[in-house]
Amino acid sequence: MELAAAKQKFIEAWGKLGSEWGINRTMAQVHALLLVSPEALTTEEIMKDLSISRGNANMTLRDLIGWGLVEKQHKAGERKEYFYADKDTWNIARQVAKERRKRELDPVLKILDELSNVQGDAKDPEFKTFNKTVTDINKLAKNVDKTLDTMLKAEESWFWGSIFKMFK
Amino acid sequence: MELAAAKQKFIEAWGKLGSEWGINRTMAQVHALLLVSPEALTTEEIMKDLSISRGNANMTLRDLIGWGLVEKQHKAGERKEYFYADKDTWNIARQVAKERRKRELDPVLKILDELSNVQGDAKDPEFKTFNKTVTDINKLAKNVDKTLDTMLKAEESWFWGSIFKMFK
DNA sequence: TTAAACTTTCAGTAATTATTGAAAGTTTAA
DNA sequence: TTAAACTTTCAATAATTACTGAAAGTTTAA
Repeated sequence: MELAAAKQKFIEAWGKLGSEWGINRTMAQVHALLLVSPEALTTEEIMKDLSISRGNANMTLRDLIGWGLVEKQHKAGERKEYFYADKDTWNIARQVAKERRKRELDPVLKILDELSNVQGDAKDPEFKTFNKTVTDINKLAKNVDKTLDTMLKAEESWFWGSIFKMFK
Repeated sequence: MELAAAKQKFIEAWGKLGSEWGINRTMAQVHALLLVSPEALTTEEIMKDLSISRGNANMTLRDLIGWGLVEKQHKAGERKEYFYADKDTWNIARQVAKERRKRELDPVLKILDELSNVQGDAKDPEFKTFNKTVTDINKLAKNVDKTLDTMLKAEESWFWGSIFKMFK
């Protein structure tokens, strides 16, 4: 397989994976394209490479910047903006975990806390099941939250430090 | 808040979370409904509670069974099928991890392996970046895969056993 | 057998989500 | 200032995904 075809395949695979995880396909593809580009690219180049419109490219790039996965660069003496993706896989994973935690896990935790405190008749099976399920899920979610927090902050901790080395 | 309203809220929250993770909203809601039901429910009851059609209910239930989250039950002397959800949060998490690994991670791993082996000019920055990115992602993905495998199989391992206790 | 009780399928439609492209907005340099 | 070079916005439209409901299929019991 030659490089161009391999790139193509990588972009497709990344796009598919993204869309299976609730990230829009184009966003994942733009990210993939930038990940395999040694140099920062312009909006024009991205539009051309992926055959997408200017509007789409612009919005997608802003989203990627919002996720902390891509940054704008400026070249001396040029008006154009260039876009560059961080290539450190561990940073990427961290950044995604961080954002999803903030955007999705935290709001759910708030609701679960509220629901864990609903009072009811301890004899009623309906109530007992509700209460147990919500409390259990809340507990699990809180632990995931705490763990993510530790992971995201404290690469210096001896414990997580050694876990990380296993993954890098 | 009273029980009925609390249930409603839980179903909504679970549905929203599901849809953010690429699981369809109705499927997550049916699951939520079953999670807070002490008894197994019939298709009729689910249709009524969530105001969905028979076709939708049927397909969704089959999907949930396919994910290993729900099981069919039969009551003596009755023709109707009843549906019951496993309420152990750890089992739920395990089951979801297991299925997503099989359905999404494994196919991507296969492609990444292939792409890691693409040969090229070691002097070409295009090739170097492609190769490094793909190799790094492949490494990370493989480690995630291995870790999941261990977690899923070996709750008996002293190491994961102790990690699990933190979460339960 | 037959028919009642139930489950499954799927073509058509509705709802949601993503994309385009052209117009409006902004910045820079002369 | 002006206008060229560039970025952003957003209403219209396309593409995708989910849902309905009625018809077809299946199982059971008499």
